[in-house]
Amino acid sequence: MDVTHIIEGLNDAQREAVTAPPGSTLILAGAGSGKTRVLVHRIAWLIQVEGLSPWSILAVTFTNKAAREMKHRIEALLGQPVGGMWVGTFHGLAHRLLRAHWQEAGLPQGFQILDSDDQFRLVKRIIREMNLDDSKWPPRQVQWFINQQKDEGLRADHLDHGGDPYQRQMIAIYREYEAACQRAGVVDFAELLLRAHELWRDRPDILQHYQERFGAILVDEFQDTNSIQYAWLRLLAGSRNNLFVVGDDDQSIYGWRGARVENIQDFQAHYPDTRIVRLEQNYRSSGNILSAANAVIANNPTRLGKQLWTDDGEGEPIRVYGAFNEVDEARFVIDRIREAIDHGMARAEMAILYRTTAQSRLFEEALIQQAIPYRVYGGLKFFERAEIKDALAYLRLTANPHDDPSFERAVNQPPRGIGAKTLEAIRLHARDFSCSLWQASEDLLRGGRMTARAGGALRGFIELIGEATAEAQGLDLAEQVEVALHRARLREHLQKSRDGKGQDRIENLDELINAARQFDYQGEQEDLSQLDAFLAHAALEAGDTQAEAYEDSVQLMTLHSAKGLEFPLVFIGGMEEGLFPHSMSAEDPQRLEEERRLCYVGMTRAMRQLYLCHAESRRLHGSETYPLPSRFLREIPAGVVQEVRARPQVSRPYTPAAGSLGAAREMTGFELGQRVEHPKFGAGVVLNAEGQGSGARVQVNFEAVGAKWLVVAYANLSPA
DNA sequence: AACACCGCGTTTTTT
DNA sequence: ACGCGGTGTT
Repeated sequence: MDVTHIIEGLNDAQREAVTAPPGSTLILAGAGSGKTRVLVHRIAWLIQVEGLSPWSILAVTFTNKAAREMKHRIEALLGQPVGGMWVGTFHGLAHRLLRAHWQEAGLPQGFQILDSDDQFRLVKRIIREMNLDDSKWPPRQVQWFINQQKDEGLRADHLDHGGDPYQRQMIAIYREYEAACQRAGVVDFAELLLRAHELWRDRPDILQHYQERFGAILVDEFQDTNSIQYAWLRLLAGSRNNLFVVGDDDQSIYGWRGARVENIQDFQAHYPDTRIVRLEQNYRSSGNILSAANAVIANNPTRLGKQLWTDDGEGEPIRVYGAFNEVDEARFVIDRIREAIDHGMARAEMAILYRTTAQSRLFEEALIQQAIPYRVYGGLKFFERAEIKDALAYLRLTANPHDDPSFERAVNQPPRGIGAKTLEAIRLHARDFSCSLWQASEDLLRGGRMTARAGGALRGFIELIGEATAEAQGLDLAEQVEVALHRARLREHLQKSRDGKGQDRIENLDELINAARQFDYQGEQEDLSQLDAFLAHAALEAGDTQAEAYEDSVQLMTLHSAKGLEFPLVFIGGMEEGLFPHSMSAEDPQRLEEERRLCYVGMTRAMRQLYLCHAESRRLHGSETYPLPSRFLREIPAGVVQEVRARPQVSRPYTPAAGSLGAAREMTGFELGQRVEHPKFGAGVVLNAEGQGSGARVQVNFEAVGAKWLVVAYANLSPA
């Protein structure tokens, strides 16, 4: 077999990774070092050289996008479909496993998946049903608690409150939540992973089957795995030492949602014979960008250690702009974008990155003003839209009427006169008899103790679902969706709404039918009905943020969303203390390290040109703030930076730009932007000046105590 | 069942 | 500041 196509064009490290002998392998893949390439070529190597069957390969990623890309590239390289290979997200693969073994996993055959929003609503309902004050037990926090426990592999029964009343209550809610999910036959995202893990843990026969089947296990973005995901992988690998994991500890930016960098840091301790390969040659960025990124990340003490390098030249210096305020920052960025467009650059080659979503607004306004097309990443996905979720709730009820979250959602949407009192009675009955809301409704109707009006309305709903279920028999998927929409009268309801969005929403419903029509039931899961497969798809792969037609547009996104992407021209806004690193992370060294990794991720997105911006003043939550430039700016070597100013002026890259009022010095003896020292308040930066002679005052932003106005004559300020 | 008002929080996001 | 969610009013 000619295998040159598998290894040709790879550098030494990449080739070492791709052709590594069987056994635990850890690939430390720096940003832009070709990690997906290595994964894809490794799979081809396993099949075409090691002789593994595609059927015995499992490759897991975090996002559907990454899974899709990997599949495509494997198919392109092999020249054949991936066939029996398991390529997917942790959740997707866990789901597949649970569908195949629903009985052994203790689930009903038609179990449904709760997305975060469904989960939130259910948690809220349970808190209320437990007669707890939801201001004292905020559903968000409870939801977070539950997911955190599940991510650690812990069920309510495993938890010990240790006498702490707060813990005790949290655990009690968790327990109720588990019971409610079980009754309704629904699982949340974390539950998919937890159940899949328990299935293997408790059923050695099933585990053994999969251990024998999967000769090779490949993991992408390993630094993002949480405890349960890693435990799941370890079970599957057993003693076969067949984990091939790829990751970058320097790009671990999801610790706040349970990811454990320790998994990659301790991998070698778990698998002592692990072969480690470092991919340090970067094919993306210019030398200056890499020098800057390397220097910043070097400030993190707990790293496995890596140093990116490139064959490429130094390229352009990194440009730092100190804006007067956030409006000036946006103006500056959009001016640069305009210039680049005028020089013939495509808009899609430019990205504006920021720490918090709220920052996008100013950039958007400036882009709109200049009539430059742009696209903001993130936000609601197609299957997360309210009208789509309403429609899906009806479909889910036809698949499984005991799905309580869907019952709650659909029962009065559109309004059909089932009031709060009726619902209260249903919930109470369901609680007393530990049954579903559907069952409770039937019981109450049969009991005949409801008022004619309430009973009629409720009966109407029950019959509606029953009829939709009956009518859908034997129809194809798109027709089933159409039936549900029609019976529920969702379109008519939206038609009546007069908030201007009714028409859009109706179009979305049409799009849903379209999605059902085009839904490609991959035949992977023979035992899954078309409808169940579609519903699972809707939950696990909620679709793109915007289904809009492709247009060459400037890309706006948070630093988090930017991971894995690259752009010739990158702007990072808001490089300020308090914002980036965010004040929420500043005190804790671990979280600060993660902020720094986020900075590293952001910088390494840039291929040719990187602009870093900070503002001397910024409106935040309604009031004016005077943030210091981010410490990350200070960590960049001066040699690769060029400061950009409105009016050229000599200054350190990281000092706030002077307001260009030479007058300040004459008035007060201090320059705007000058670093000063105060005997009591410590170090700070001059922001503003007014008055003259003995009345002269300066505003100084002190690192320790914030901005203060001081009378120069008394303040005893000295230049620092 | 639609609308007004009030109070609160306010980092990051995928599945 | 601003938006959202929750409560109370018509």
